[in-house]
Amino acid sequence: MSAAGQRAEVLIRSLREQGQRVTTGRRAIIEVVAANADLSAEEIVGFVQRDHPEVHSSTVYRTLETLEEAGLVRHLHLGHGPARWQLAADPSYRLACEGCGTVQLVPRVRFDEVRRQVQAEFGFAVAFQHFAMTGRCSACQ
Amino acid sequence: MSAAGQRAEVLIRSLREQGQRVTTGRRAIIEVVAANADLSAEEIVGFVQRDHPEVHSSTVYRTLETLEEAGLVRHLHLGHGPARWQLAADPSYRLACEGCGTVQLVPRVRFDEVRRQVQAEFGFAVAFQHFAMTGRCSACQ
DNA sequence: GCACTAGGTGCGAGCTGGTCGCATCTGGGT
DNA sequence: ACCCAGATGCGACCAGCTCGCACCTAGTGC
Repeated sequence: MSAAGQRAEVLIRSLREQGQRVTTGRRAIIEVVAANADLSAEEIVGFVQRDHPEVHSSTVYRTLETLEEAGLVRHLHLGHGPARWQLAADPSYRLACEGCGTVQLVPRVRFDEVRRQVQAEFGFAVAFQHFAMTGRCSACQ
Repeated sequence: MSAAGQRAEVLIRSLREQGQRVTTGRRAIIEVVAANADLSAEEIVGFVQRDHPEVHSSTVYRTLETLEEAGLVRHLHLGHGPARWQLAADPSYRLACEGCGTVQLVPRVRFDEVRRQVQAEFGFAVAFQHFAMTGRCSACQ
């Protein structure tokens, strides 16, 4: 089984262990998110409906919300436009260029020191996850 | 004249110098933004219509866009919900708590070193202005 | 297996936060 | 005072969700 498939199985098991039902739609949505980072809800609908055309977009929105409450996925904003969905275990932050729209992944651990300093100075546990860090990439500066 | 009034006059002059017309509505919108940081467009509509009930909300949206293109104001996102508007000259970043919604202002200069490091390591000029930095305040941790 | 039922789903209406087309009006140059 | 490009009021429209409701089904108990 692919790495994405294995990640999906872990999430499905965790969902069931939390007392949630595992339906065809939920399984398909989890597989799509596990295999493709930073898709929008509508893009997820598109992928899911290839194999399961009966799954409605409102189900996808509701399932993503359920999975987020279960701590399995997370949404973030890369800029204007729809939210993007990723696995909660995703180990990267996003640098999103406001010029060309490209998104650069950087290891979260690289910002541990910054987070420590902000905590010490302002008493604030900054997360950098819900919103991408925006700015200009080297090509657009 | 108040400090906010003086800031408003500077912006109005700058707008005219850029070849833009200064109308009653634009003047009122600038005065509201200069006097109140981080209002939503609808809140600005409310303030403006107290004195000028004929000013339409679409005018406020269009004027804010014009002022942003002119480099005089900027919108940012503190979380979900509507964008918030501030003067482009605002010298603070926002730490927005995802627990209680409170927003802590911190001097931009405090992040100069982080920005320098991100530039050196990833070639990315990070701005921290379009999106607030989200996380948990000391009370919510 | 089979029935039962709480929880999940399809469907479509509705909502928030804007964006846009168009006829009318007006700031500011002459 | 006149003129007209650019600004405005108004309402229709749009993206990106959110929700109410009737129907359906996963998973439990037998």
